[in-house]
Amino acid sequence: MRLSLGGGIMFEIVKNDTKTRARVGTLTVPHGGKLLTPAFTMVGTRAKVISLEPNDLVRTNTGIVISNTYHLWRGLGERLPEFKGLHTVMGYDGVIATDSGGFQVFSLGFGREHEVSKIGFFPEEEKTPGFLSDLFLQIRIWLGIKHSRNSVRVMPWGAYFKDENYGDERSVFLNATKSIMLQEKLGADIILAFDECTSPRHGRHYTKWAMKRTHRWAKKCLAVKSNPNQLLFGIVQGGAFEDLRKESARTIGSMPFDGFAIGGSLGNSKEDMYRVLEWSMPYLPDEKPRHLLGIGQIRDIFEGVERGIDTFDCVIPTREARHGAIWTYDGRYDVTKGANKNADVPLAPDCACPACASGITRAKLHELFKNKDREAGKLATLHNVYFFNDLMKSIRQAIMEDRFSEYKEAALSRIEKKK
RNA sequence: GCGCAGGUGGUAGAGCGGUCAAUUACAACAGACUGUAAAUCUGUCGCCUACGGGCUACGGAGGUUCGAAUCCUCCCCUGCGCA
Repeated sequence: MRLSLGGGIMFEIVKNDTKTRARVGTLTVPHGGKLLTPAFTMVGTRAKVISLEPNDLVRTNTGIVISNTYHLWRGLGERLPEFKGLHTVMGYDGVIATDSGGFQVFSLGFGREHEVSKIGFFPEEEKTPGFLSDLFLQIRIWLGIKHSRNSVRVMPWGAYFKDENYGDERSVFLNATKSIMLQEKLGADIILAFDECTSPRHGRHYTKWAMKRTHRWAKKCLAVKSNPNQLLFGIVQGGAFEDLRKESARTIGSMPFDGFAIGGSLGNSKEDMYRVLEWSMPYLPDEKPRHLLGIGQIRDIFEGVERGIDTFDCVIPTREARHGAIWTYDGRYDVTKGANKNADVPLAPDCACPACASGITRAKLHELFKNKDREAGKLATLHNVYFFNDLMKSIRQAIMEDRFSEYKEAALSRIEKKK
């Protein structure tokens, strides 16, 4: 199955797994980058994957990176008009995506204020907020009550950000039109619709209102988008509520987007998350690429692929690397722990990543972390990024050989095995 | 030998009569991290505990006091200065 999306962009499904919805595809973009999917997108929020240089992306087999419209826009400020485009600025020929800033509507607003993530895990006894609670929340936001130092006011027509991190006391405004204009200026291959992310702390009513906004904004994004060399992905919302998710997937899935992403609250557990995928995926056209936003952990990747997801993005490989967590096919370990002080062994057995290839040992990396040497974060990032890319490669290979389910079980039992 | 300054929990270093098992930092240990506000954050960190509390602790030994890491005496040790 081959789908031309215009402007030299093409998505082709090379192989469908016979037992699951997993598939291997290729995404071709004008820059000559050909991305094999399922793929993991490394997060390079400010046009840079933290700790890595452009060459490192190639060395770690990174095929796709996602930057962030909100942070680039705020960070560039007056310098935005001179911005040369992400491929030039990053010195990277792979596929580049930009998030719309929609996530920051949540992460810098409600998420920050309530210290919650898009995935829940709050105690069962804390009930899902009811109608009145949602209504008060919405009114509070609209009136700007508790609109303190860092906050976001989501209005029907867009969002006002007050963000002292950029040394600006004034509110700045971002909406669908502006996000698309910015993303066209930034010049990524894949751009995302402007949306509002919610969390498990939002009740069904607020989630529905946010979803409706997202749908209106999605339509606006499609109407405003003009660059044929960029793919525009629509984002499904609806939280972890079955009817809302289905409604959102149906609505967004029927719009003429080039691809789709699943965003927003994924519930209160992994089971919730996988259910959300099952509710959504049937409405998202098989012939188009499908992305799962902000996920994930190793198991989530397998479960996502199994349900037909083509691309993922997550900060786990890079952030956890900087925090000392090393990923391997035998699971994760913390290299800063004392147990690694004298471990003169590679970070992972038979690893071909640039860090391991340079001969770094656990003991040496441990020491670098203890000395707060910046090289530590870089080496760990090189390793983790390579590992995640390698894992995706293994997954693709398994699908090609029609043994995805077997591979999933074998790999997960090893990776999640308690040591 | 004389003079001065000191000896506090793994380390550094607060405290200078009660609210001190002792601020804080580092180390150690455990945990978290899911469209990056994050090379970050959280917890434990004398011993025992039925988590109410109990016990032993601020160089050593005495003493003053209702009460001492905090005041006094002697001893031991360290650093600096003078011999």
